[in-house]
Amino acid sequence: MVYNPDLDINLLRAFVTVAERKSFTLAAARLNRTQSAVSMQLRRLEQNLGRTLITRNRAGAGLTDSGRVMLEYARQMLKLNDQVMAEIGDPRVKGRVRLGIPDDYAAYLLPSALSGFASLYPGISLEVCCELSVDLLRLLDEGEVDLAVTTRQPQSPGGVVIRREQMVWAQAAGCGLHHEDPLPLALFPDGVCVFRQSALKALKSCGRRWSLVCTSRGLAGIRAVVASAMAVTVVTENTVSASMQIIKPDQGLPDLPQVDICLHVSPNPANEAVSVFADYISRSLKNC
Amino acid sequence: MVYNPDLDINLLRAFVTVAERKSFTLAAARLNRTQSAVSMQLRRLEQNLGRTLITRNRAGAGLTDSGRVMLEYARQMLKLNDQVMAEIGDPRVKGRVRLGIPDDYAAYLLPSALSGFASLYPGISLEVCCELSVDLLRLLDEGEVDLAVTTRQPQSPGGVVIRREQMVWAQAAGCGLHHEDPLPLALFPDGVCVFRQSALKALKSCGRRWSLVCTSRGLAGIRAVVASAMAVTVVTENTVSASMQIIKPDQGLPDLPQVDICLHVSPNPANEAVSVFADYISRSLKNC
DNA sequence: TAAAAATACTCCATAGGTATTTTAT
DNA sequence: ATAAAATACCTATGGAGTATTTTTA
Repeated sequence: MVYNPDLDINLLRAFVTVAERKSFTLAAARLNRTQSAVSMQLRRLEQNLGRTLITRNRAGAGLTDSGRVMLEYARQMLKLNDQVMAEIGDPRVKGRVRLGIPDDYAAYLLPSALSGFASLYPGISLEVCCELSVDLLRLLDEGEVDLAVTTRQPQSPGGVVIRREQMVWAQAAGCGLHHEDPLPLALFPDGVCVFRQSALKALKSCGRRWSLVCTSRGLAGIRAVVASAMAVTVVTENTVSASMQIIKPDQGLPDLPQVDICLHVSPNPANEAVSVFADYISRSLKNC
Repeated sequence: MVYNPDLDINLLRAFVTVAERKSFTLAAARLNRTQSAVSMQLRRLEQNLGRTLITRNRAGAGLTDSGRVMLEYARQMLKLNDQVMAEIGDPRVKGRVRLGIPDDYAAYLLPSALSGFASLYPGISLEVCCELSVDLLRLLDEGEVDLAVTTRQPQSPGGVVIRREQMVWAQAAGCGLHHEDPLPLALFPDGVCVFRQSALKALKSCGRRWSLVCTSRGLAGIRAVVASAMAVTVVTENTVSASMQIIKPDQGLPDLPQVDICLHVSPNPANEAVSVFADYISRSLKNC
């Protein structure tokens, strides 16, 4: 590698992120890169400096003496970079993006998926619309949203799978509702909801009786009822909140399938921002 | 081009250099790049920002409003970059380079050729040894210097031509020595000096008589004698100093050939620094 | 042994050089 | 007309992703 007296701001950003998160893998998620790419970026930075900056060990990535010095400088340089970009940089991509996403996904996917997006694309304003998957597809059709994140709907095969998750049974921590008969359920309302469908199908296949204690169009309602130890529900692993716990497969409830999470993009996007966002979120959701 | 929120320090350096020199071509020489490369670098920077930074017109490169803002930030960022590289950057290439070069070339070539070299390669220390070309080749042979910049010596065909210059007659400003007969000359000493050889050969071919007023192994001696209006001399165009002026071809003196300036590199270089320097100086001398 | 980082390998984007054209005075 | 900057074209470098291996608590 040829010696280069000029640091690469992009590598400095990777370095700072790794230093802050103390992990290459977490940094990669934040940077919307693969772990491999971040590993190579740090190697490039270190090789060009001729110094090790990061100590690698299982406990987490730490800083060497040179690393601590570099961290200070890197932060200053990034600050200047970001200031001047904000001051005179013309956001190349401008526009509004209306994202439709079920509120259960929104709750756990959006924070990490969108971290960094706003500063990367200051010219894009984002509007989020939370509805059930089946309604979102209609809204997309009607041009009310530009993109929709949905569960795979058997009757609407469009979209690309950007993530696959395991459905699980869950209830309030420390209660034994899964033994009750009929099984008390809190589910999303009737219609085409894969969680509801999968849950009822699984119970039927093993002859288990059930009763619907609560239906809610929003996750908050379900959570409230589950937290009150009134019912069991079906969600993805990641939707399980602190007030719930997963009912393990060996506890007598039938196995549940995986659920495909799809991204649907409007066939006639309003502007470039839509495709930029689509690209960003699909990479982002693949990682974490 | 994909929008990139991270500036490129290398492009900022090009921008600052262009802004300071008010010329792409001069900046290119300073940066050891071609004019074309600098032009493209500035375009990349501007395209990524979405703003014009430099106003192009014949009078020179000026700054736009955005350019003035950017110049401030860029200087700060370069300063941080260079500070941290000096503080923790390990100079990849280390060592001593002994350069042999005739003192007339040293006087006008080294300042521009080496500007920027020291900061680019802080680990390389440079020693300059000024001798006549013919002696330098001997020193190179004996391992006393690592590189030699020489005029092409007919009997020593080694080295690569890195520059070709026109020899000219010169005398003190405002005097008419070129009409004198015999022509009074100040030249480098006898032996294998292409200036001396070329001058005498040219005079012989047109039957012009001459007398040797001064010989000096150093340019300073020649200059002193020429400045005193005692003699005419033969140098390259660029060696003509303020106290001298070129005697134009139409003023009766015979035409002189061009002179090839060669770079000889030791066949067994002491370290990597030698080849790095060789590469640097040959690019550098090609431009200006 | 399991999670994290490094590596092998491939593909594609792009930066720089040479040669040429365009532009502005 | 001329000097400077921009452009066309080509090549080589190298960065990112995927898949795999190595490392180390």
